[in-house]
Amino acid sequence: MTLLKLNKPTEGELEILQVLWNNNKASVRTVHETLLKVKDCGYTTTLKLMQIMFEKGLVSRDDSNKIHIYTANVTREKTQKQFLNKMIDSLFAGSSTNLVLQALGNHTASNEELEKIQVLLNQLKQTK
Amino acid sequence: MTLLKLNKPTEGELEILQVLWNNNKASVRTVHETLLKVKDCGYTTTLKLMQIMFEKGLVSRDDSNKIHIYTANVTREKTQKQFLNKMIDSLFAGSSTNLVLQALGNHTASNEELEKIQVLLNQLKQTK
DNA sequence: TGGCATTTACGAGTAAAATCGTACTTTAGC
DNA sequence: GCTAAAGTACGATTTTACTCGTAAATGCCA
Repeated sequence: MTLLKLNKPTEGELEILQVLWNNNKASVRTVHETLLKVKDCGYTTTLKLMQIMFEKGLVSRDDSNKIHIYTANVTREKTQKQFLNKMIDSLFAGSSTNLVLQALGNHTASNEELEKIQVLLNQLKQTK
Repeated sequence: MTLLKLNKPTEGELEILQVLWNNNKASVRTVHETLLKVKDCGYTTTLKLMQIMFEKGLVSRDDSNKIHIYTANVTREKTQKQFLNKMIDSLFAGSSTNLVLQALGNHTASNEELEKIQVLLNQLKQTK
């Protein structure tokens, strides 16, 4: 029986994870420069956050060189799932369909994207 | 030119908003009793939180009687939208389709629900 | 009208997240 | 090997969310 520690990343940690996911791995410098395009904070702030994430086990790092290289310990998909579940629960009365309808309704998707959704929808119908 | 203050409700505020949305309006007592089924905290905690929400403008209240009656100042739909946008932005690389696919894939929906989604999907295809 | 239940007001404490300053460490280039 | 530039470590502070205790206000009803 494994005790599952559900370490939901914070807002700030999510921003860092994004950079790591996109780049596969990255130094603090890289992460910081990337974040600067979006938000405004000092280098040591980013560093500290990443160190905390390391302590939490959210990321790993190779510290065999002067410049430590970080990688995410959680996948984007798993994190998406985690946040989706939370959101469905707390805002959509537990109904994923509600969320899908709302998301579909509010954002315009291209024909190509709509087709992707159609394909998945067909699959789901099949398995019923 | 209106300055739009984007007051994203916190976790705790969301729980309270849910009760207000479901009941249309409610006293602190009602909200608190309802929350007790889910979480455990003192009455004055709920009260304080609702007072803070009032200061933020998240809720209105009728204080003409001893028992103040609160109502939400934001709609469930608008709040859903707000959180969806945030999430799409920070976790789904800006693609609502990604979110829809992930949400569809992870949660089983009934035939009836799938049909609702199909109907909306057809509408969206039409308007292309 | 006086007492008591319930409610509101408010200050203060706690915990977590985020920020930053400063000191120490490493390494590349001279 | 020295030094400067760039990196890491770490403590301290600020901010935000949440929590609660206590006091003041309200209104019911005996």
